[in-house]
Amino acid sequence: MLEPLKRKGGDVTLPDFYDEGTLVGVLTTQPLNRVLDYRAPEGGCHLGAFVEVPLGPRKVLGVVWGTGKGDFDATKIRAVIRVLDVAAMRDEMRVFLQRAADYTLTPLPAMLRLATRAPGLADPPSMRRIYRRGQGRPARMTDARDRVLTALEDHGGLAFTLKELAELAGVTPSVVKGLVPSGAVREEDSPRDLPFPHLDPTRPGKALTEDQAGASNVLRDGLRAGGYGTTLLKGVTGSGKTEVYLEAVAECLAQGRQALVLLPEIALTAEFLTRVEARFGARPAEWHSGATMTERRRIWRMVGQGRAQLVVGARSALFLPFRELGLIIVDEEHDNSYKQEEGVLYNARDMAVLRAAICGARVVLASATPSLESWANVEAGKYAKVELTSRFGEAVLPDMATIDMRAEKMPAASWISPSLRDAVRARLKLGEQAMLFLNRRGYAPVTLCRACGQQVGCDHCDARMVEHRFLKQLMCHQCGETRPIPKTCPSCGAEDRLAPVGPGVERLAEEAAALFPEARIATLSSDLFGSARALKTAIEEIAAGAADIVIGTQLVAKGHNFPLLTLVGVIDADLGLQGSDLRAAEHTFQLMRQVAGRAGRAERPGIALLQTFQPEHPVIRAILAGDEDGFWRAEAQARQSAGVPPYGRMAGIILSGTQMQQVFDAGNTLARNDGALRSIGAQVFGPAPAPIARVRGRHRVRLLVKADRRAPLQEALARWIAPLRLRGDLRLAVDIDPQSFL
DNA sequence: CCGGCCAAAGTC
DNA sequence: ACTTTGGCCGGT
Repeated sequence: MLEPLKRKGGDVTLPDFYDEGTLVGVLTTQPLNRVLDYRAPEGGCHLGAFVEVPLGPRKVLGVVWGTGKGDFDATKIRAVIRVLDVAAMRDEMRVFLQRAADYTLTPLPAMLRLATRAPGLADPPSMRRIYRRGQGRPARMTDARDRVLTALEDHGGLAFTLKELAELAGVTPSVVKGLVPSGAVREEDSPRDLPFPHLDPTRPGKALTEDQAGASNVLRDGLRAGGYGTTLLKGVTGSGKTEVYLEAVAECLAQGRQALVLLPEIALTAEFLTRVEARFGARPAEWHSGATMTERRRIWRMVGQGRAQLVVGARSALFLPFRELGLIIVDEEHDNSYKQEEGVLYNARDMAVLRAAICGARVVLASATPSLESWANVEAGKYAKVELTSRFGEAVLPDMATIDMRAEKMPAASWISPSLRDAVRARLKLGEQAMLFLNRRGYAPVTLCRACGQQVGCDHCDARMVEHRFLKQLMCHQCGETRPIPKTCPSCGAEDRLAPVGPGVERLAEEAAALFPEARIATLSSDLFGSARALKTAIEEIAAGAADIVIGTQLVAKGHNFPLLTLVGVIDADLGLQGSDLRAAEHTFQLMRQVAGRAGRAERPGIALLQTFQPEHPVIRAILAGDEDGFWRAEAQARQSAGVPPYGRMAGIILSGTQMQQVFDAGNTLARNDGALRSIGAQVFGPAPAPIARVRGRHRVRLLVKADRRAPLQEALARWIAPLRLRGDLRLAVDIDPQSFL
């Protein structure tokens, strides 16, 4: 356990300092689950300093975590090698990592690794050579030399690297170098990691509607009041949530504090960044998996120095070393991708609230379709709520209707019903766009052998291979394994008897092309685009009218604005309704509402048509009726009586290994020795094959633990799993608040 | 009785 | 994580 914070609020006092030779405790990123004692280096070190320490024969990265315990053989204690030239970790970050580790039952070093995910932290801040226009002219002028000087003058005063400038002027680097002796071009050294351009919160924002202004004032008041607080910002698609929370960002920046906007998908940042630039006059720091190593290091360092005011990023941006974090926005807070499902298992939405509570920041959870957890927290009075009701401008929510598939005459291997077909035709005639939504990538989800009836499965996972005709291969959506589409059945060897079964977006596109030969069809699926940039370009072209029919998977459901779109056809509204997953109904509800929200965002009204075999299903009815509170209340009651999240707590234990028997044996051992769990009144279910029973050749078994909301679950879990000896390649992962609990 | 290989232990 | 140590098998 960590000592309570000694320094709260804004008073700037120097952190604790350790003189040379005194004992310090250092937490390394190595998986040793404890803090090791070292002697402070020459010149001493501060609490929280990033250091390099010797560990066995190696040098490793660590953080000065506190005073040394002194319980280790004094003769074996070694000295810190050096203090790294980066801002020391703040108290609140240490507390955050510790609390997050305790909550998720993750070893602290793994948590520290999340917080140091930038390359070259140990390197000194490096310099690079840059070139700018100097005084004078070279004695001998050539055409190439002239191009260099012209390029520099055209970009008035700006400096470039050698490569940039050579490319800009269309010359070889030696031409640039040749201009240096005469002084016509100046050669300088400048720090490689440049601060981010200043964002100006005083620039006027977009004109807000009365509704938006009211909501943004509530958020601004919260920031002015200071201290921690979480607000759910709820607003239907198109109601202008982004404009509203950007006002909160403006208030935060005006206070001289930093802000973080978390987004679920990379694809979203592109459009979003343009809006930020319009509001604040410059682009924010952009943290995502596609960022280059250089960019990551720059962001990490600049955030730590307070020279990046705003970071827009994916969930891992939560672990950046902010100096003065005042606001965290979690956009589309209900989104599943906030849950990290590999390595350290955490939910970025929940961790955002934790981090904010520790450093006294505000949180805004934005969504058109909040998660049941957030809804319940509002009901319980833990979160405030601001609601945007009217949609921006003239647009209205789309009409929604079901197409009862039991009454439709469907030709074999087709998925667009006659009713939907006619609706699409009517839109095409008016020159408007239609979207067909199907949450399945690839061509066909199942490849079946007509001779033996076997489905083609993945060799390493318990999953089916999905045909991707565009890529000309079969792909496992679990492990990413691909193989060419076989001619003969892998099970019985029959030739040319393999048949695709069921639709994916690619097959849907094929059907649409046959039904609407005159229409321009665009398919938006993540695997058809090489990069987020290519996808963004495609989305922009479509929004400008480059396609008549848009076919897409779930990524089109997120945040993009298509002004010409007036019809959304949901091919299979039942996907996600079946199964016993308690969250399926919630997910379906959120997804359908989001997709429906695509239609009619501009001045034209839209309609959403849901193809379903069960139009009486409560979820489908709630979507149609727009009776959201009714849906939530019914769902909340069902969960309350079942004692499941958010009214009870759950944890998953996932055991994995190459030997199935060994994995099950370990699971059974755990299940049998459940004294620690029973002592807090928790129950254990399983072991059972995990939802994904085999991944990358490893068998996975899951146990589920259900406990009362107030029970000390983590502490009991820790006591429960501690005696288990993991032999061989057996692994154990604890998943607190699992996303699915089938 | 020694080397090879895998599992276990230690890293301050 | 990664490296060193230790135990147990086989051939010598």
